[in-house]
Amino acid sequence: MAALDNIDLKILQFLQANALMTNKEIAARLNLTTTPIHERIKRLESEGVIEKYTAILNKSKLGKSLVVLVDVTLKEHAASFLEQFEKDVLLLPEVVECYCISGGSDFLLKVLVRDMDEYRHFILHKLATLSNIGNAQSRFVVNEIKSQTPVPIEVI
Amino acid sequence: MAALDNIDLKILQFLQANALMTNKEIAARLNLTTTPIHERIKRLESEGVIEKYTAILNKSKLGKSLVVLVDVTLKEHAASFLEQFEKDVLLLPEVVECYCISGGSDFLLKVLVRDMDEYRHFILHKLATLSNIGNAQSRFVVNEIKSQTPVPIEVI
DNA sequence: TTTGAAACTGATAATGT
DNA sequence: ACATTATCAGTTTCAAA
Repeated sequence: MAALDNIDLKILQFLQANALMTNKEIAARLNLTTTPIHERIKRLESEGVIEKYTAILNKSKLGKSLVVLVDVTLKEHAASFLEQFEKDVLLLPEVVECYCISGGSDFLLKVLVRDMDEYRHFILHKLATLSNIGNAQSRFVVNEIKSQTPVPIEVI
Repeated sequence: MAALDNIDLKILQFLQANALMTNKEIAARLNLTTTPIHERIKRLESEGVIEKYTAILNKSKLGKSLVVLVDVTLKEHAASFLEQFEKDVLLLPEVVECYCISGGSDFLLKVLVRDMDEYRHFILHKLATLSNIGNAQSRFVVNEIKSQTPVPIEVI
């Protein structure tokens, strides 16, 4: 992969701030024409620097107002158990982020739900039913100072 | 704000999966013409359901391979101290997510840096220099199972 | 690698059902 | 609230510097 120069980095900044910014406007801001912008963006896409373009949605306007961080500890730690948990958790739409971490617990989950009722249902009927769950400690998000994560959408 | 119907929700799903999907393709998938798609998207934007469109970038290809979750406890908890910390942390580009939480600590930070050297510098010369920091406990991300967060880009 | 221009495609607005 | 049509703006491609 070719190293990224400053023009690439600025293009990435612009597209991260607004994925719909036109090649024309990017070109104008960088004192170039649209062709090099277009070619660089295509290159950044094909090299995987740009993974995708997404719409950032408002959680609460989609009825998902409760964010909970869950520290999960497994009972068994053999590789196969870790992998099974990772597979299982990927299938839960409420889990919008999941990290395998060092330290006290094994995983940190970011869970997005409508309200406390839905969270109770998630814990009792979804998370706790996974095999190999040892301990799950919930911490509720009081205020989101910085964050931009996808929102799960269930079409009825 | 008008309630969202299933067509709205599907449009949101499509745009979350790919912000560059054309009105034409969305229309085809929903058996409609481009006009209602266009009008609905404009409405969703103006109502703030769609907050922005962004490019998802590959962290490691941008030289940010180390993700650390930091539990921060403050010394003083009066409202003014909390607000000051929130203001301060917004100015740190390494902090890509920040939550005020219930439970053991006061804040959880997601920090994105190049490597351990850069992390040491962040802790010693940036986080620890903020006033009112009581305790900061780091947990390193071993594996990211799910996540899509913006990457800070510094143009040289 | 970039420019400039030409061909193509999608976004947008007006009109009608 | 949606379909059709017409116009406009952006993307995309290519010859040439």
